[in-house]
Amino acid sequence: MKTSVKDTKRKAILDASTELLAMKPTATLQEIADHSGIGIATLHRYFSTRELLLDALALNAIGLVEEALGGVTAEEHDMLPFLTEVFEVLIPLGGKVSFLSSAASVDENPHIVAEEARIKQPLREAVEGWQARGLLNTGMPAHWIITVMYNLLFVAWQEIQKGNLAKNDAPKLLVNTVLQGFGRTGQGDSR
Amino acid sequence: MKTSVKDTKRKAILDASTELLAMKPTATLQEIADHSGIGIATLHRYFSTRELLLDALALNAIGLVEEALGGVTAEEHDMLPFLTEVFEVLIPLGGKVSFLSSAASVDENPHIVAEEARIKQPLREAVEGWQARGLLNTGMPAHWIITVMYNLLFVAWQEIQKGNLAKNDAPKLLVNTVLQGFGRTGQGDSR
DNA sequence: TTATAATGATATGTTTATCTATCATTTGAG
DNA sequence: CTCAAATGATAGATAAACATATCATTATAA
Repeated sequence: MKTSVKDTKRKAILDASTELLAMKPTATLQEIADHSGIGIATLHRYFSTRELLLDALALNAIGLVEEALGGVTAEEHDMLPFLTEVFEVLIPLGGKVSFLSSAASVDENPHIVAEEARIKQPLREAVEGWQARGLLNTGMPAHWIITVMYNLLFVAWQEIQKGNLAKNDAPKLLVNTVLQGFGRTGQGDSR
Repeated sequence: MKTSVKDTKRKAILDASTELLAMKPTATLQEIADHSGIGIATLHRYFSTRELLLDALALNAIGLVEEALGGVTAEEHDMLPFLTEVFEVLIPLGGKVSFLSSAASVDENPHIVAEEARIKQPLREAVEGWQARGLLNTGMPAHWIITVMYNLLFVAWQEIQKGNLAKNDAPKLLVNTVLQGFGRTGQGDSR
């Protein structure tokens, strides 16, 4: 395996960069180096290009999500507890992943796009299964359901960041929003 | 009033710029000028700075939304038809407004932020009224409800742009998503 | 301790976009 | 038609960020 020392430092740079970019997506390499407590020369030695840094950042974030999802213990056939636990493990990652939504480079790197699709796959299959069993509305495309869930995660992270939402309230709020919407008595028209 | 001739041209530049920036948020002034069919010198004569152009763009978009909302005929007390009509009039504006979500300058200009809040106000009051009458879930903050509705509009616009969603299906899909969520039988936990 | 590798400060080069300035050409009002 | 205003092409100035290179200093392993 690689030199553990360098890997550790590399990871430290990634973490610090992520933290800064979450607040300021346009941060300069100089600012990133400062915030990471290293010289800009060293930053270049670890990531020769801004693009490479951002790619590494994205892959790191995807790895964190994958790891978190791997720790979900609820069984997939129990929709409510499963979904709840998914949101519970993902919400704490907010600050380390949310910058992905504003990183344009992400959409341009096929590898990252593929990885993003790959870690979404389990949730996609789960949603389709729940639809097949009548637990979820079958009148809506699974793709729409996944997309909305994904985006609401980002919205929740933003609101937590802005101080409008308590981190501990977020998972339940998301589950309720996703499963019931805002209506009280089923006024919706699902034709 | 101002010279109508110049105003017309100004508006034409704004429309063309919006169209381009919707697809490529990082477009250069040169690219914007080309796409608008004018020289870059003339572009500078109308908008001396990129920032001023983006601000004018944002205000123009906000104006379009306000105008569209002003044309809503359904009464506010009829939630379902009102909400449906709101989405119906806003969805066609997608391409002219969606770039707002990726324009960082928007969040930094107090005037624009204020205008954005102002045109949201009617919807905010409507939501609070529906909550008070038990038509909407009172267990969720009105701010969350508004924020989610707003973001789902952007999501819908993106999906239409990507070709994953038919423009004509969007309003109904949004209403259903917002009012019922994805659940079929009220599995949600609203404690 | 010594030698090698890593680091940080700094200088320099390169690119890219914004902005300003100029001038010949075109347009449009009177 | 005539003339003033508007336009477009172009050149150059400025600025900001990225990237490379150098070198003295520090840290680390042998």
